[in-house]
Amino acid sequence: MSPSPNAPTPVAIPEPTLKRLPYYYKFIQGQREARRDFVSCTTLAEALGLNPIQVRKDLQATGAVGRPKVGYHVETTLDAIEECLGYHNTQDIFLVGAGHLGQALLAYPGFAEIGFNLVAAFDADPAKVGREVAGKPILEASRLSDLVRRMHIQIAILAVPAAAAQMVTDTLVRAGIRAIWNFTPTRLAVPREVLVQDENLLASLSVLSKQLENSRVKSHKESIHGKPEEL
Amino acid sequence: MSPSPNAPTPVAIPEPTLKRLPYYYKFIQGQREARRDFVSCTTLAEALGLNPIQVRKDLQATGAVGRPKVGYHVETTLDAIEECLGYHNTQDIFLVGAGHLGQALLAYPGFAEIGFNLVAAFDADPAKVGREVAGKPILEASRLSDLVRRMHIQIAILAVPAAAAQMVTDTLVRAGIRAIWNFTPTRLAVPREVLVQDENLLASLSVLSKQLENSRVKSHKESIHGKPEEL
DNA sequence: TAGATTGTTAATCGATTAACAATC
DNA sequence: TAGATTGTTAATCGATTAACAATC
Repeated sequence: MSPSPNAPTPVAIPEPTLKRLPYYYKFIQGQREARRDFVSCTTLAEALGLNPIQVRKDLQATGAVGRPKVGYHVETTLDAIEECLGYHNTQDIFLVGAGHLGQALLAYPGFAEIGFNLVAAFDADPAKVGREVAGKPILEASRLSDLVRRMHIQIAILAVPAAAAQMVTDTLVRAGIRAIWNFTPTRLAVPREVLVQDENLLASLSVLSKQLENSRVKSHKESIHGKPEEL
Repeated sequence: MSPSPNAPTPVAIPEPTLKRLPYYYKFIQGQREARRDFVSCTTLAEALGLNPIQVRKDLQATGAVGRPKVGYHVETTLDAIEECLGYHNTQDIFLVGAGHLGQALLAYPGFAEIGFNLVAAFDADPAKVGREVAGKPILEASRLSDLVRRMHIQIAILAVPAAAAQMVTDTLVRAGIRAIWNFTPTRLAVPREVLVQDENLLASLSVLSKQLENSRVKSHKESIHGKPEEL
């Protein structure tokens, strides 16, 4: 499954697909526990509220191959998704900022399941430094740069106050970080080769609230004009 | 700005645009503090690492109008975004599940700034019930349904263990909830009229890690073939 | 064999980007 | 006036959906 040195560069999997794969994975795991050997894309689609064709395309992107009339083999498909999402290759990551959210992330047991080892947190607040959360130490912020370098940390979680976001980012970048999972509402300035994944919680909530408002207007209009509900 | 009863239904604003608006808002606020009266889409685009044309389109969607050669008026543009994202109309919301993540959300002061009033949390754990986090009470889960109904709560944050996600969702739906901000890794089954915004943290981290892997392969290939870096 | 299900190729849809006219 | 900047219309791009052939 992993490409040989001379294999053509695998086509990058679209982000929407990547975001759906964990749902397939979870559902197919359930099928395994239920001792089922095969699962069809129709079953998956129905359970997850998706289009069966989309499920097929998504699974195809992982390299999973189905058998007509039978469906996808549970074991090999789980393997394909694991391989695709890198659940196998364990990777050490750092957390910067041990506030409420940071500590919640520190305590979160889910990372290990998908191949991440959250090693330590860093914070500038002396009251927090030296404490542990879920067995993970909170270290002095000044040690961040050196440890990123020495431990070849590639991914950092950024959960500091907005005001400190860019400064901490600059430190991380100078220390050689490759990717930042950004929980601050700041758009970070980084060199091209550094990846940033924004997790702007307030923005997501705003989206939801706006969509709610839209649906209110729409259903109001529909109740006036008697427009039938579509699928 | 808000549509009159007979106005045509405003075109729904695309989700990608909605997610970018908070960044514009924050930056333009900064301009206001710097006593600037106008801001151009070029300035915005540069500061946020976006395409100027995209910024223009996004602002247009909020109803903001710019002046050629001058740019967008800071005050009225901020108003337009506030109006568009509903920062004005305050809304009560509930949190279900007061674990680490839930408590972090309870303590988060940002919701109020964008018009949300996180009133209370609910949890099934008697050890948590009765406590307060940041002045917000944690209430007995059995009271959830009744209070959603009585207080006409429209939006709930779901931060319960995955195993309880669907059950709690069913309760919320029966109580008349209109939208769920879902922090569990479960795809919730809900009636058509109920909105769900998924916040699947593990999925996001997987995406980041996968993109990192891709970029490694790519930059390796480039270093072999000497492909010049593009903008 | 017949029918269910996958895989592939084409059509659609929506968001982004480009080109250019309008205007302060 | 000239030039910078917006607004609009068209082109591109990528993801989703549809149609249909292949196959167990």
